[in-house]
Amino acid sequence: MATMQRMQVTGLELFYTNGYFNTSVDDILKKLELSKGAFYYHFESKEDFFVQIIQNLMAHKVYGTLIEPLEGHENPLTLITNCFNNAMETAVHNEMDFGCILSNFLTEFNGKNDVIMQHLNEIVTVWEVNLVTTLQKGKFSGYVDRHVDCEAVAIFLMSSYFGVRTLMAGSSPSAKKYRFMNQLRQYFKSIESKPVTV
Amino acid sequence: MATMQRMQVTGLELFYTNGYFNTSVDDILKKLELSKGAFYYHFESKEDFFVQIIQNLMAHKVYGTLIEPLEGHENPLTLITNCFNNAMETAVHNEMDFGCILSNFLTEFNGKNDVIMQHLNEIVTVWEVNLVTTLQKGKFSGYVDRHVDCEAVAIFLMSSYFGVRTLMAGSSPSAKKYRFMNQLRQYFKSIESKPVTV
DNA sequence: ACTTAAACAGACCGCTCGGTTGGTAAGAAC
DNA sequence: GTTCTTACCAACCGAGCGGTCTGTTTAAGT
Repeated sequence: MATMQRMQVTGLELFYTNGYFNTSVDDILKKLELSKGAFYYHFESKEDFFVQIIQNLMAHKVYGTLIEPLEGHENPLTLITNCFNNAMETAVHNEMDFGCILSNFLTEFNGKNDVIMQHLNEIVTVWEVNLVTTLQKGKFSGYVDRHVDCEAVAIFLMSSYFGVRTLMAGSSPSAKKYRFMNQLRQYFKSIESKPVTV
Repeated sequence: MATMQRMQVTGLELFYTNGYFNTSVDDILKKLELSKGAFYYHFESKEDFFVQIIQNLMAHKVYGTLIEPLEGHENPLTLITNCFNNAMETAVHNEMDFGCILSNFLTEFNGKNDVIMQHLNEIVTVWEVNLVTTLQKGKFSGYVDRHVDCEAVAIFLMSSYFGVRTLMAGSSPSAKKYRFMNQLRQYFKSIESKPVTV
């Protein structure tokens, strides 16, 4: 039980930093000081191993970082702003950050492994649905303009977040974070509820 | 000469669809019906091969798709809108599209190969500089609001484009393109030059 | 006619990969 | 006390990897 957990945590760590195809099962086992036998006792294959990592670790991580912070009755645009800000702040301070886990693996597996892609896309969909719901609540409570296309906003938000995490992995992440957040606020101003009269 | 070119074209094609680490030199040679001897006659190593692909093919592709369309004296926000629209339209119609070439490889090589990352980042920088310049010209010609931070807008645009290309590689790309473009226009409305008086 | 070098072909090498197999120490079941 | 299961070890396998090396063909130079 504890061994299985350790394998998954270390596995995600190495897959994330080195890539799935560039990380061998032996690499993971070497770091854990375990043998091949231990690995194939707990998991059917490398692919099965990764699918379980997606379901157990990645899903929780995405939920805790990007979905759960959206709960609450405040202005959803504020919630999303704070959520993105926090998510990016941990990325800035983390030396070993190579972009967004989800978007990295989406890129790596696209067109290469349909099974894994399906599991990854499931997480994306959950995020999308929660964003849309949050934005629609914002319409009812009068924070978001009624004419706004919530699904379009969600796509735009997910896109920009995925993209900035890719860019931030390069040089001067904190500067990029700062500029990105400013423009995000600018964008939000354009979709927030307008005063009734001018 | 012709062989070198063919190798690079086919190489980029396979690297793009299968990933660099997941594509062997033999895979490329098999498709071209060439031998190992031919490859290592023209290139020093697999890495050298890819660096040349970046400089010869990818740089041109990015330039033609994302930079050259920005030239002209029209409204830069219109130019960028059309540029993104065209770039994404070819992606929609291309069955074999797996996101933005540049952002895919940025993700794949991040933290894994500094030499290649440097060459990729060079292209990103060129794009960024051209976006900033275009936006600043827009300020002078009165299309873009004077208070806008052009570098921040450039980061935001690059982020959102990279991200949406990642998302589009998943399901229903044309729907996502449509929604993204609408929100991009919405965002542009918020940074365009405001009328002098209300 | 002879030399030279460009442009390949293809066998080969050391290494690593995902995965398999046979074995074993420790504890629970009966 | 023996039997069975759990949780693991370590040797091993065939395939594939990047890269090397030794030809062989062909066309141009002299």
